[in-house]
Amino acid sequence: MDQARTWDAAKSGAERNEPQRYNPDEIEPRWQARWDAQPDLYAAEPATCGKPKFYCLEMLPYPSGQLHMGHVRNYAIGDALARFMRMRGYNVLHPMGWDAFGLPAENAALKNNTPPREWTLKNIAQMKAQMSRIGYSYDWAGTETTTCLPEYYRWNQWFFLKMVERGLAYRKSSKVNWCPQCATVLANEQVVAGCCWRHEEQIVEQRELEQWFLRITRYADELLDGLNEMPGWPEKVRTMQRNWIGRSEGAEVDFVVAPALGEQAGKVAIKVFTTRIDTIFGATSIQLAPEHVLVKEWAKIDPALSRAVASMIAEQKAARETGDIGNIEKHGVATGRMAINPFTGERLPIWVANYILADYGTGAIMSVPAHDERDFDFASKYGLPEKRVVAGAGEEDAPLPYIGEDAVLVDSGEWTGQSCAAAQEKMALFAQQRGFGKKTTTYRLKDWGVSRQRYWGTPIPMVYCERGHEGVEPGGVVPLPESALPVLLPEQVEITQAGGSPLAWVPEFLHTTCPVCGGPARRETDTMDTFVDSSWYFYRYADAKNPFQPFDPQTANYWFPIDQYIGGVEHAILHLIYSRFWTKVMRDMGMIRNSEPAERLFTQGMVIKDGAKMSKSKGNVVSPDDMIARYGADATRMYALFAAPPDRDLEWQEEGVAGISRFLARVYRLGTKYAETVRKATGRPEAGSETAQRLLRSLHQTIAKITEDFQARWHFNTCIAAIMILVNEITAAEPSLDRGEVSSATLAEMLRTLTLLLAPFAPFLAAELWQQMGGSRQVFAQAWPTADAELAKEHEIEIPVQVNGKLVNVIKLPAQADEAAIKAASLADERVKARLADKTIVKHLVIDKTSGKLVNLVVK
RNA sequence: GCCCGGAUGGUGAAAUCGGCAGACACAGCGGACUUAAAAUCCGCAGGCCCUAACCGGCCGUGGGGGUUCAAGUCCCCCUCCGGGCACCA
Repeated sequence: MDQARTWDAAKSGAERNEPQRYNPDEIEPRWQARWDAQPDLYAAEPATCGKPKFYCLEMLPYPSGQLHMGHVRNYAIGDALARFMRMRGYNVLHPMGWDAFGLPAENAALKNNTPPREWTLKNIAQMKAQMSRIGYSYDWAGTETTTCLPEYYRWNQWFFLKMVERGLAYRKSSKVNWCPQCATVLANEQVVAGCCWRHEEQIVEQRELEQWFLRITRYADELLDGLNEMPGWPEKVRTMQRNWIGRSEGAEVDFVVAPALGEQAGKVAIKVFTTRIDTIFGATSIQLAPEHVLVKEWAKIDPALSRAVASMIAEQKAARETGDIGNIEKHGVATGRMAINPFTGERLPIWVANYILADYGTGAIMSVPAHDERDFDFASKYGLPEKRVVAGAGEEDAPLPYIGEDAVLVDSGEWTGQSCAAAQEKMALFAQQRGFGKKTTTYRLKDWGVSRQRYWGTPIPMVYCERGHEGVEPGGVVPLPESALPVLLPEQVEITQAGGSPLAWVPEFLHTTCPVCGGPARRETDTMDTFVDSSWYFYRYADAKNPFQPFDPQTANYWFPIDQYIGGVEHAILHLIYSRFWTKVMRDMGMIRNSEPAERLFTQGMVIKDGAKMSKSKGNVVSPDDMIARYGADATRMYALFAAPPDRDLEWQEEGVAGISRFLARVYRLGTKYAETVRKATGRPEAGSETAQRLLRSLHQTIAKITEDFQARWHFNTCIAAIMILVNEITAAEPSLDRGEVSSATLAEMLRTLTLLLAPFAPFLAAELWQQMGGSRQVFAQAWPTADAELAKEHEIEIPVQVNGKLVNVIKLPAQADEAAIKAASLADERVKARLADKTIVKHLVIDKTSGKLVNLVVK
């Protein structure tokens, strides 16, 4: 405990008659108890309420058990917005829930022998208590959603069955990312620089496994094109998603392999993918990925090739695992086989090269050294020829490789003279007509692997029929009927770190009957990726208690799209791309009308300390509980909004929190000092005295400023600065107030409005002052104040006068002074005169903008 | 390599449409109150120069150029920092 607090407590006890000492430890829990007793306090109204709707959403937390400062900031932003919009007359939906499945619960189970469910629910209770202590205005009663409970995850299963029906969920064996520490598969999105997203030091291995996939690639084009029509999303996020989807348009062309002795002619063709079919006359070799099927075949009968290929595969694997795939030295080996260029009839040698990736495009390329840098490097190394087939105007002899596309074809048969762009179209079409190719598009985006070999997740509602039945082979996969849902996750399961799902060791779970033939069946023992849970939770919020369906479509259509989504940029790809995918699937199922989940997205900056992200290993973690204990929830959350604009990183400085706390104490002293006067005040505010006029003017300027900064700019830091300025002015006017120079009605207007302005940022203090000042109902249910432009108007304005663009003096004039008067006054100013001596005036500019006036004298 | 951000006092930042750079705070310094300290209140505070002090002058928003009566803000070039993608054919 710091000294200040100890002293404070002692003194406030000794001086019980001095009510103006700010003590958040007393005020905040008192209001918290009141609010907690009404779980529907912040409930949204029905669609029929007639107000415009506003869906304010913050990303749901993983229930680790402890809120961190990033949460506090994220939720302080959302809460200020929700409170503001409520006061502005909107019907606000402000929900909260728990992303409650996931690996940490299993790790905790291993460590302390606590069942994951118990551990998770305990953490939720803890974090909910923290949130309540901070005073966030969530509609707990109406929206709270916990993804690890069957009431929620049964709908994951339901969606999964719908996706199976629609061909959007399928099973295949594939090479997958495997994290040995998680002992499970990772989605591509969960691999960062070759390492696990949860274990930054752990290199991800590649394993071959049977997995469930969701066909997100079916929506690749829509996911990509939609980004162009999302002005409410940050450009950064849209760019990241564009890169991630990685669409590249080009063509596939078949190069027939020249038959070896004893082989039939024209039997085997190599499909290459190229974005530059216009350069095909310049192809001088074909390059295959080491894992290409043909390579495997040829390697069988060619031990030397086999060895070379094996070492390349090992090399690629190692490079991929360390994230160095882009830096490995290019090399390759000739197979001795030839392929025929369908455009020229030329025979090209077929090579295997370590820079060709099996999982992109077709795993085969045509190598055009003259017009591709990588091919050029490779060809130079092995003495393969370069053949120029493209040249820019006046650049016929430009050095190779020549990459430009604003050029025309040369030495390309009948295509010679065509522009690259035209040739790309026409040559692809030609290939298609002749049956040896077509236009095609490839994506970096892969289907979403959702199987996890873990216990603490949603069971996948599929079984394997052991005997088989009509249309299903023995061991074949059968979807469960909807009536079999939910497939409950068994409790009392022993968690092991070994590979494979722990569910496979639970006989009661594993063994079941086939829903079609009634014969014995085994359940799928993998569970779903937790990103499934978070892909649609915000729809459930709109109708969280619905026992019959994931949500009522009509209700969802009222609330969606989300008006404002707020969260960290670290979810720019994973969660935000899956959510968009899920929304489109639900739209196609006819459940909703919107194609995108959120109208606007805001990504707040990180909370840092000593210039680095807070982390246990760096020892720079600031605990929210600690801050609240020292300075109160109001000061803590207000500092999180004041110290930086919300999109920037925020450096946590405890002295700053103390500063906000001092400010709140000043407000409290001011409010309580005049509370009785305010309570008893009657009549209308009036600008009787000069002080009253000045105060009212400041008040209305402040209302205008805060309203504007809040809704148009999201600059909460300047909103709070404006409140501070107002408080400073009222404090400075205290002698006047005490002399009775301002009517009690005017004073009441000042202090009540100040309280309303403070309400979105410091809800506890605002509630307390509002009550002490005799306000009716709760402060957050009040209407947001409106600025009176007339009262806000300045009577006298200050006009800076510049000479040659340099400030010389500031003159004061009545607000209505016209241009002639301003010119005259500026020339009459002594300091200006001094500057003008022996000079000629070239121009005498009077600038008049809404932001203010300015004079500039241009002299020679 | 490509793409997206960012750089302003000792610190966090402000300047919304091209118009007084540094609002509002933090830290600091000086003063009042106090036996003392804390708290609170009042004041000072970008840098340099001139001055005993005032008065005053010059410079200043990562660097260089440009447009303009006027540039932190617009244009061109560059540096550094953060983030994303990357032998993606």
